Amino acid sequence: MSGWQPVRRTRTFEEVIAQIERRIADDGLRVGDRLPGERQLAEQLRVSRSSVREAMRVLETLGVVSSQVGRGPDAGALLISRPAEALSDLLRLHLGLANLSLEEVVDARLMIEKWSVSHAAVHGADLSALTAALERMDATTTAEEFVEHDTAFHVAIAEASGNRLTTAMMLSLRDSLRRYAVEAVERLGDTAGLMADHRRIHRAIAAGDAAEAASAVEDHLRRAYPGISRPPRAENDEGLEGQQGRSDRVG
Amino acid sequence: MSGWQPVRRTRTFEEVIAQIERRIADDGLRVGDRLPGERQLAEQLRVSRSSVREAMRVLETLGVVSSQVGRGPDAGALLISRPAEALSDLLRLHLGLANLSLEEVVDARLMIEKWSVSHAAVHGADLSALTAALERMDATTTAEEFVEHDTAFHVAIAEASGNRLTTAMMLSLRDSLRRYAVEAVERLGDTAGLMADHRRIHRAIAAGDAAEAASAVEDHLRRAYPGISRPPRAENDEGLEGQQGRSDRVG
DNA sequence: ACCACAGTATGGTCTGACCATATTTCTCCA
DNA sequence: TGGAGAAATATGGTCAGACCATACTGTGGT
Repeated sequence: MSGWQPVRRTRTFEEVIAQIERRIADDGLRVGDRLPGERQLAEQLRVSRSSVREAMRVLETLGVVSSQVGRGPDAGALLISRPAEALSDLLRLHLGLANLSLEEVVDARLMIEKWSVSHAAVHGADLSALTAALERMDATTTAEEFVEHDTAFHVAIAEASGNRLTTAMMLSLRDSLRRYAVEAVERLGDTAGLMADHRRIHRAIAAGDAAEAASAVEDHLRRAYPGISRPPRAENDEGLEGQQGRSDRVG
Repeated sequence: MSGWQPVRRTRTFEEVIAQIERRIADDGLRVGDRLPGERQLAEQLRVSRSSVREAMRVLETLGVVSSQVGRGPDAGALLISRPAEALSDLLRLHLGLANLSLEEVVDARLMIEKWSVSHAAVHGADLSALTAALERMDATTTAEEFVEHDTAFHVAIAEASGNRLTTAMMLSLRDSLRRYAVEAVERLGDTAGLMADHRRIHRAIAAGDAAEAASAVEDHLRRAYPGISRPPRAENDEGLEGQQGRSDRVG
């Protein structure tokens, strides 16, 4: 009943994207491969160069294509994979539109960070990047500098989890929160507490203690953003299991 | 030292985006507000309409603008906020480029789902959407249909967490995994196990038992994607804390 | 009051041109 | 013969101007 679909107007550049995507799948294109030039692509697809260019802008925005001018083997459209930059742009714009709150972003960061730190602790990751970032943080004087190496520390944790997607999310979240991170450091006045948290996190990962690492991260975030994160644990475990059954009616 | 920076060539459409972004911040533009028409914007910024259009394609890709043709109050560029669609495109393309593995995506989904379900359990969320999705799943016959309502169930959990960012992530992850979800259902042959998991999740949320809900979700995902998810818990808690100290040297 | 039709502003597309850049190829001189 | 400089060329970046389909707006006639 009522199988009406809104008429889907497909614009030319969307068709171009679809065909490029199909080529990626069918021809097994990989990062590092190249796409035909804009003029050649326009001629082959029988569309204008403008439409091809709009398609390229979209693919570039999504972090899968990079364009180089000039001539030679290095010129033209190159297939890349930089999801983090695209995610950063996305978060920054939606934060600016006030359609995502700082609390939501910080909560998401806490989620990813706890997950990363747990995995890093279990996987026995390489901690040299963490140690290096800690040393650099000790040597900083301004809040901006501190935040820079602080970001490196937390991103290194994400990388230690071995998951490129969550790492990209972590990178972009940090990028979006950079402003607030600097403010947080300036508000705290001194970084002793934050550094103590960092060493506790580092210690827990080295010890392979996932639970302690997660707990340390949570305390750390709560210190940096007081009043933002809500504790997700249940205080009451009295089971009032009510309406779970009765799934026999059909809508 | 060596403070050489690669020359940053800024293209016209990037400048257009920057100015639009600045206007959003300065003028406090919100979702629902409108941007000037392409021609007017081009004239005001002293650039060609093509450059304005490329900027609009980028903003559209990032889910912050929607363009309507025609005339009247509903025509032109409208400020929106649809991060989920942008995230879906992003994940789909990077999965296609094989620069993100299925394992990474499934792991990320497990992370978000456990987080969502824990929060939903604690917040005492509205469970009517979950119940409705369960009933509809019971009435399905094909794997595609089942996955559709299964997605609704899991997205409803994400919405119950009250975080729009993690909900957007959940939506886009599900969207990217739709193909594999259908395959998983067909591989299992029957949906009894999955439905039992669903009811267990529903029950745990209703009871406010975050730990049980998280555990149920993990078992559920492991059933659907066997061999993908790695358990993040540490089997051994013997503290072999070795190299955590010695952070006195500066690089 | 209502309806049909012309007017008009919108985004979508195309064409063709020119520019800046970077490589490749050619040419000419030492 | 070798090499340096000049010319050719292919790339993306930008622009101007045109035309189309669409969808509202206003106007005039019934």
